[in-house]
Amino acid sequence: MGFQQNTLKKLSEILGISISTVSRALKDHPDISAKTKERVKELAATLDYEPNNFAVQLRTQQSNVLGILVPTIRNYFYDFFISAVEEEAVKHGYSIMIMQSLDKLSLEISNINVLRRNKILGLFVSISIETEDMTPFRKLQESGIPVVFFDRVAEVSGFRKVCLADEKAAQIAAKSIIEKGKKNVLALFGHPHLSITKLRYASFKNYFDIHARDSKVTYFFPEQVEASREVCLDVFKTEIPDAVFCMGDMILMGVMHAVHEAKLKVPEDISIIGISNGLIPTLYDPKITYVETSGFKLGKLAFKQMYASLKGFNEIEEVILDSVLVEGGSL
Amino acid sequence: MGFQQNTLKKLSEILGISISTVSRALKDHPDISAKTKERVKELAATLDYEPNNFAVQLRTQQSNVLGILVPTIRNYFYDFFISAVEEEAVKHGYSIMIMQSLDKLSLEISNINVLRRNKILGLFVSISIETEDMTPFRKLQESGIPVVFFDRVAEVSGFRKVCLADEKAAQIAAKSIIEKGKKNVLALFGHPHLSITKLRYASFKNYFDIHARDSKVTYFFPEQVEASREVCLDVFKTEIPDAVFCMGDMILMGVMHAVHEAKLKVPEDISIIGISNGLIPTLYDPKITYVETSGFKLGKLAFKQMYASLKGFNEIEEVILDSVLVEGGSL
DNA sequence: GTGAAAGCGCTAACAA
DNA sequence: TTGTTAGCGCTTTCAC
Repeated sequence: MGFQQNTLKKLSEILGISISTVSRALKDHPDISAKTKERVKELAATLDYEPNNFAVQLRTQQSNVLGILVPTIRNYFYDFFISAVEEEAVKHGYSIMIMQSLDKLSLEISNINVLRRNKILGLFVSISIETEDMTPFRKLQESGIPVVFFDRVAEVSGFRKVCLADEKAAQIAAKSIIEKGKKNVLALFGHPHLSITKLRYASFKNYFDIHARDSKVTYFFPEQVEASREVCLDVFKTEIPDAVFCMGDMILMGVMHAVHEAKLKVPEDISIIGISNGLIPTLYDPKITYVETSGFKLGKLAFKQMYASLKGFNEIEEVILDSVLVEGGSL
Repeated sequence: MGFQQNTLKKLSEILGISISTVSRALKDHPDISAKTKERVKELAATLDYEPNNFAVQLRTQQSNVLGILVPTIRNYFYDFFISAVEEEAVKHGYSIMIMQSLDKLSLEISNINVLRRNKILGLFVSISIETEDMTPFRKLQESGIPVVFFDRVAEVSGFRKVCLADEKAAQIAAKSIIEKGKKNVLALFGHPHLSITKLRYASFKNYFDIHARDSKVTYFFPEQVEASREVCLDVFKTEIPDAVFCMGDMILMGVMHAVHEAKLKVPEDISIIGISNGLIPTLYDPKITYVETSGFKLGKLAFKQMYASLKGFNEIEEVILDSVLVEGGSL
């Protein structure tokens, strides 16, 4: 509407001093006298003066925006991650711009361009399922925009990464299953293309190969809730495994549907263990035992990395966040 | 790093033509000859030219960013809302900036300022629990930034709103309970300060008052999971109600914990019905019957409102989205 | 301690 | 069809 933004020029005219003096006064420049500063600040306050960010940014060639690029925000893990980053960002005076790739490469790339055009200071990214070429990210880095990968990280070196201890998480699960004496295990993982799946699968399998050669472990890679349910029901037709390992929440949900449909009691008839951010496992009764992978903690860690990079004192390439077993009653 | 942004000036120097010609060619201005356009575009492509948004924005005095301000993004309802808005926004060439108030008034206000400083084109907002004064939003509107309220909306007029049919949702739930012949009902609502609670409570109560005077309905207002669980367990000590109504997912989760702890079978011993966005109710067995309130659909609707406002042809103040009963097996 | 002036990269009115 | 020019609002160097 008729609303007009106040500018330095306007203030300077009212006060009868120059624009540059006003600018300096507002920034507490040492050259400016206390009296002038006071006058300027008072007027600025009463007029609700707000600097025009575009002009500042054009002049200084940098924004205060950090980008986050995730497959989807409809996911507790990313939610928590984003929350954590945002919390820290606000503390340090940065803003956050969030974009979703929806696991599509084309969207990921166009989002990167949007972020670049918005002159983000730095980028947090968890790559899409389809991503293989790291060139766009390398380009960002080369143009001075630090990139911090998290969760689903680039498999090549030369990038900063914060990861969950994925091998460790899967190992902890494997160890727990073995310790409980479960010999016949159904292990369900996610999309086999993702490095997170590869890591978890490899270390889970490896742990069993070394510590429980006599166990029977069956592996499947269903991607979502429905696929997991179907895999389970299919397996149950032949035999009921002692324990089911679920790599993620979606898989767990599918498994639990199957377990109920097959009228199996947990943990009497069948044991369940998962890897999760924490909400879903607590919804069941008994609560599901799971290895915790905290998006929140990861977010805090990622921000630390980013901040260090922005300030130019980051030497560390990869940080790994440990996992913990949270006992429910399902194992 | 040494990376330098290409500018119109650079392109113009290389091509030996003026800056404005380059600018116009890139925008397919009708004045420019096809041949020049081609030359310019080709060079722009090979040099990876990207317009400097700050300059564009400073010049045009507007960004292409839409703001979203929600209490928290750690919530399926808002998640879906944001996803929907983002989907539409990307289609129309807008970006999204998301901020959380964490239900604190102070944060809400400082976020509004951040958004304003970033010259957002428009704002979607679901207000915090503490918000009572609508002045900041009114100011935004007055400075030409359309505000679309959703979910938790301003109770005063003069603002655009998209709401769920909250009365309707609660009515549908009440009706279903009555039709199933449940006479002893425990009804749990959220924070009594919120308009969404008030609406749902009033219409639920009203429906019972009119259509089932002989029913006994007990009301409580627990805010989160744990409080709901405790309220339930407390009630169960005295008597087991025929049915429990849960205004939201958090409440439902608490109730289900209590139900399990009390070893009650659903729906034989006790019926459950909720209002939900859809994920949580499907996790239980049997699935919980719920009245669906879709954040996704609401987001689409909100964007439509925003788009109309931006284009200057929005006459409608309030839009209400209908609710549907999704039958599980819990009632 | 303060002011004048240049210029960040872009758009658009006006000139040619 | 293309070029010239004047700014958008700010920061900062240099001059006084």
